[in-house]
Amino acid sequence: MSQPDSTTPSLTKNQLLVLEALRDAGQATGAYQLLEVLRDKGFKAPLQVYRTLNQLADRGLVHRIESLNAWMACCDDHHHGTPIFAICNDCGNVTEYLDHSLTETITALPTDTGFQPDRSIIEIYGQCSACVASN
Amino acid sequence: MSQPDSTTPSLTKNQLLVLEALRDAGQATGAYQLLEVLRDKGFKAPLQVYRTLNQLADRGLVHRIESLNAWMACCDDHHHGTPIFAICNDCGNVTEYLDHSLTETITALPTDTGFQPDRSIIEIYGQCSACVASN
DNA sequence: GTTCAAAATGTTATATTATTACATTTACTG
DNA sequence: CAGTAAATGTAATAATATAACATTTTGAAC
Repeated sequence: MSQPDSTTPSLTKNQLLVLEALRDAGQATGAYQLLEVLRDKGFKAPLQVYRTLNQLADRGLVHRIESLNAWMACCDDHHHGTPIFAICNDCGNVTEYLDHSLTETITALPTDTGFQPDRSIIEIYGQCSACVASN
Repeated sequence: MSQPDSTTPSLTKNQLLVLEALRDAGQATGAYQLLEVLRDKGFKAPLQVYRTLNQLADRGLVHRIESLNAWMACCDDHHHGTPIFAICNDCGNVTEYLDHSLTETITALPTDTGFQPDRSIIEIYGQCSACVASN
């Protein structure tokens, strides 16, 4: 079990289950929603989900969307930079972007004041192209 | 009551109380913390606080810090742009910045994909200058 | 392979944050 | 001053997250 694999080495059973559930969802998903999905696989308590999500987030395999209290599989399998999320006001769809130069611009800002940035949270609300089109 | 005032016209009694409590706190503060402070003034239930915070946020007088589940008085009395928060990992201090050009850069990003940005959330974690100094 | 320590897991209970529902009062408009 | 929208009061409950503690699994060192 937990066979090493080029993209996600040595994930535990629970980690694989949660990651798969999130990828299947294909969208930002709440911890309790994941719990419901994973009951079939033997999950019984919220903490099982939260613990595993935090482990996966530490590895950069999933991200927490702070403003939604939800979680999403990373678009990029193995990324530790700052993800940027675009969230549609109408359909709720969340899209992850990775933009290195923007990340640098943002974290550079408070540096002027002596603040040493570490990680940042960027969540942009608006209307996705599909919802703009269907107006 | 609720006398018009050049900076904060026609705030209701509850709005004035919550805004004052937040300004007194001088920091990001949770809704239930505010409730405790405001019990003296007659507040009895969480909803009184949440409702008022949302009213004030609609006016741009307070901001919600998503990653902290907390609220802060706006640094600028009457601003509707995108606030940027720098949050210290060590002391918890939160500082608000307003940077118009950065806001434009950020919201411009997903536009390439047809996404129409509306508002955005930017929260930067790191070490504040005071905590860097006292290392 | 046995021992040890670290990490992961299972489980119950509980803490924290936020909203629904509905009755009442206040404030503004015509 | 009647009518309506906004704000308020209050109780109950929903949704999200963690503490505490026992047990098991994993991986490295010997």
